[in-house]
Amino acid sequence: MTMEAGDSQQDGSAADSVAESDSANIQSLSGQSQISALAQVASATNADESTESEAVIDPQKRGEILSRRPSYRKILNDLSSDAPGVTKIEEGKPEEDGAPTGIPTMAVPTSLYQTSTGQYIAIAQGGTIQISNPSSDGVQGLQTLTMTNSGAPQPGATIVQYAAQTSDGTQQFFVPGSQVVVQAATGDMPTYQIRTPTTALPQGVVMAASPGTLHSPQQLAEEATRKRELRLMKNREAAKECRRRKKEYVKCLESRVAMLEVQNKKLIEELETLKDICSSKTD
DNA sequence: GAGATTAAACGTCAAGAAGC
DNA sequence: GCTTCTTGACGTTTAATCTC
Repeated sequence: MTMEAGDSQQDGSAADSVAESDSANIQSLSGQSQISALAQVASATNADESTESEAVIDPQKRGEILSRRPSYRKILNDLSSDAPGVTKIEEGKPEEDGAPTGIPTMAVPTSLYQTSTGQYIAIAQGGTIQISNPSSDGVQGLQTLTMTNSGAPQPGATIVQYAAQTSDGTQQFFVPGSQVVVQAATGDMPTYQIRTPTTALPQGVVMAASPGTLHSPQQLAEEATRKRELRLMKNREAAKECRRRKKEYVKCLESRVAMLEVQNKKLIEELETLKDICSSKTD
């Protein structure tokens, strides 16, 4: 993907026009152009940095223009160092305090397994088990269980043994340490418990070996699928986070626009006052 | 009320940036 | 050089609003 020249780099005259417009006009702009317009205001003090966006023939210059701009976080943090009024985008900061908590402590899973019902079980370092339900929203469907009594990790023993359904209507996921994660089958909200299995593996058990021990084509395919699902899950969360940052970025730019407009108004008034004083003196 | 329109949010892909 | 992160682009879904 290459970003269009007009998206990332605008000329100074455009910044002028934005500065003259009111915030309603800015809000009427759509999507990327809105951000671009706001970004022009944000960089209005450095308006000389991009004055040629049209008819760029020099390949090197064109390449520079087409290159991706820094991330929202970086832009805003740079901005915040210049302008005290601009708030920084913090790492992993939720949009607001009351915002959905999203994924609680979304640790990078070391092993990801899929059950026959489509759920994903991610075992992260430290014994955290995350169970996500793809049928619902990725955030809401993700649950975390922490094994408090799993003891010392067993080297190379990351094996999940999955029983499709037990006689008492629950699902069991067998995890290292001779324990099982039991999912209750009733109710809208599934509940999970860590239990010590009372019986041997029930019939219909599917065993998923840990990565690194896969050899057969089928296992390789499963591993590829697993990796893909993990990548998609990560990217899903990354996209959400990116959108959150983008919204925050736009908000900050909008407040900066408002601030600069007030400042501009004051300066114009001041100029008019000085003009009046000068003209009255000359008369 | 039914269909059209619009905006927002989402998931995915792809490509560049950044980190190692 | 490889992996991971970041983000624009695109298509889809959903809810709200408008028009008839």
